[in-house]
Amino acid sequence: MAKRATITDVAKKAGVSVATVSRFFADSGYPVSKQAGSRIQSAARQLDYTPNVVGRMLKTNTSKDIGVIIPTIRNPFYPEVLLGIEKTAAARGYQILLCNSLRNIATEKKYIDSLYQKQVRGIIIAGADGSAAHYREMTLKGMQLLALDSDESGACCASIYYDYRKSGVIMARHLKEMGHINVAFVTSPLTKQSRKDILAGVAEVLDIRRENIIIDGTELETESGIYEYEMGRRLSSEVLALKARPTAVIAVNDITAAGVIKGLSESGIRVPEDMSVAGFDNIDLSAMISPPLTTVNQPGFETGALAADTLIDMIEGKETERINIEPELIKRASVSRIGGKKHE
Amino acid sequence: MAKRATITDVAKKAGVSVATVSRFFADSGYPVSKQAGSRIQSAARQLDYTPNVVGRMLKTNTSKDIGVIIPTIRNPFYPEVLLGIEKTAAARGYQILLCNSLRNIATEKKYIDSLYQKQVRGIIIAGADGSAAHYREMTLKGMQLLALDSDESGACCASIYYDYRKSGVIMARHLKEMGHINVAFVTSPLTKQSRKDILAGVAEVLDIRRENIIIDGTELETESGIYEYEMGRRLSSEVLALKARPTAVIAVNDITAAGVIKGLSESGIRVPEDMSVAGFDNIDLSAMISPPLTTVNQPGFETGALAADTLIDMIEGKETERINIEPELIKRASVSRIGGKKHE
DNA sequence: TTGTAGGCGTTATCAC
DNA sequence: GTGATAACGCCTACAA
Repeated sequence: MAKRATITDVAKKAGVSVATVSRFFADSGYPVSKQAGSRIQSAARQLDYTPNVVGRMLKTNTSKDIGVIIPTIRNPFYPEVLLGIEKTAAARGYQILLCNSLRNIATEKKYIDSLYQKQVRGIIIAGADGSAAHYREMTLKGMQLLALDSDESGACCASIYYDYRKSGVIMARHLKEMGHINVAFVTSPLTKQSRKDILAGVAEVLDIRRENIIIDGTELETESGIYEYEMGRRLSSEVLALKARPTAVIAVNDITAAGVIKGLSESGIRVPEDMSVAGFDNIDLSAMISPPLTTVNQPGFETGALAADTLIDMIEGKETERINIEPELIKRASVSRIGGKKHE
Repeated sequence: MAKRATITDVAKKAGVSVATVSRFFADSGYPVSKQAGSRIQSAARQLDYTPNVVGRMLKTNTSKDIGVIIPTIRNPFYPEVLLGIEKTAAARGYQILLCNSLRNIATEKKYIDSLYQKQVRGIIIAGADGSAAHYREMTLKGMQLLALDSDESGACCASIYYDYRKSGVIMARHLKEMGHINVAFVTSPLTKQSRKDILAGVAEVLDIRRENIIIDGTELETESGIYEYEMGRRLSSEVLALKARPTAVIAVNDITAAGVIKGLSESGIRVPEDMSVAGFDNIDLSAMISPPLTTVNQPGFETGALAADTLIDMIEGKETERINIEPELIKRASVSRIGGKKHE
């Protein structure tokens, strides 16, 4: 393997100065004569020259990478987000350094520091869970942090907040319309703002009794993607143990809902004939299980795209235009009408 | 935001030369006296100094990033692979630049070139689909390419090949043991070596009639993860249209198998009572559907980990130790015994 | 429109 | 053990 050609080699071969070559390859619009341009181009082609981004980075102190930190790509919501991020990032010339924190604060911190050393100018942190102090410190150092769906983040860095409360409202309204009054809510611990907000939204519309709110005791995001499914399956028995048996269950997300359906059917309860079940997220899985799950679409792709645009605006010092992402009800077969009224 | 402290600032404050500071922060084991060390440390702390990786990269011409190119993270097999890559990469001080090619050759090429400009020394390409010529060209330029599960790759770059043939054999043997003779095989187009190999393995054990091999007409990996599911669902009717109706269906992967199950049950065929269904991959979904899917575990995590280790060995010029990844049968409820013989 | 030259932050090669 | 100093590849005043 031959040594890589540098800007100097090209300049020599093309009979111009390095400055001219540099100007030619930077898109800065700096004038370079047609002649010089074409000679540079042919020289570059012959030498198989490509600009060395590292040299440029060192000089201009500007990186075209952005960091993306998520809990785990195993959570089927994040692939969507990531694809959205990547699409708009690519369109604006940026590339993604992916980091799975596994909800480990130390790991997250290490990643942030490492990105900082790499001169990365901005990071999207999804499901942020790190210390606000560290975020603030990095912001002070000039890093742009953008939190997706985080509780504390508001205090210490920019954030895109998806309106989970509204999602809850939408779902609850639908269940109410379908005749459900006595509804249970099944969730992992309310440690994330998103979960609290979904519940709050639901409770705005439906009168959820305290004992109908069933919260799991543990949370281990490191575990396999199947964890929340198993949780839902397990908690379904608590639903059935309720004195006044609910006619419907709202789970905090689709995976949990899938587990609830499984658990119920193992107990001989048919969904949706005997009990309705609904979730949130609209992941691919939701359409594949039986019965297909009624859910609220949290558009991961759009959220990711918006996040990337916002972050890059922040990095480049542009004004960010605020776009709203609207939750949308996806009606499928896991919720049935009860109470006879069929006015639709 | 104050300007970042540099090695010079630290040297000045600590009263030593930049060379000493550099030696202190490089882990090269170059001797630095205790005294100097502690003074450097305290100076660095006061100035909040962290080495600038870009400067180092420029000088040493060595990047600690590796590229990972996959078709799409939406395919639920890749999150596992990625997590495996990340774990061992992180352990060896490397970070991941993620690229989703969406099976677009132009996109893939663009990503490779961009990684090259960034001085990335190695790339893991999963589900490689690009042109062998381009791979070879990049290899010549000194890039380390490692293909995961690719057809042409062998010719032009290193590759880790997972033994799909063996997976096919294992599954076919299981079905045979369970009494299935007349088996159908449902697959997306045989454009990937992995698919061909699975079929070959199956055919080694089971006598699959030509008309029992049902191949989909189209392939669009850009589409949502639900695509292969819909395909399986659709193709299930072709299975049912077979003159000699098979007792079991082997699908090329779990998502397709899930679709087949759905399609069959929509046609009133119960799985596994009326017909057995099996797949490959053992993704999370497989345990969540009804009935849970019998499948072969293709350990994505381990594959990713191995790939990262191998690639980094290649980059660092070390000898790679070859580890075998063994497929493993996962028996669940979607395959039932037929023919009465119950000798187990 | 082009060229010269200094510097971005680091490491490596010498001397000492 | 330590210290000057010359690179690494590129950009950008400034001068022409």
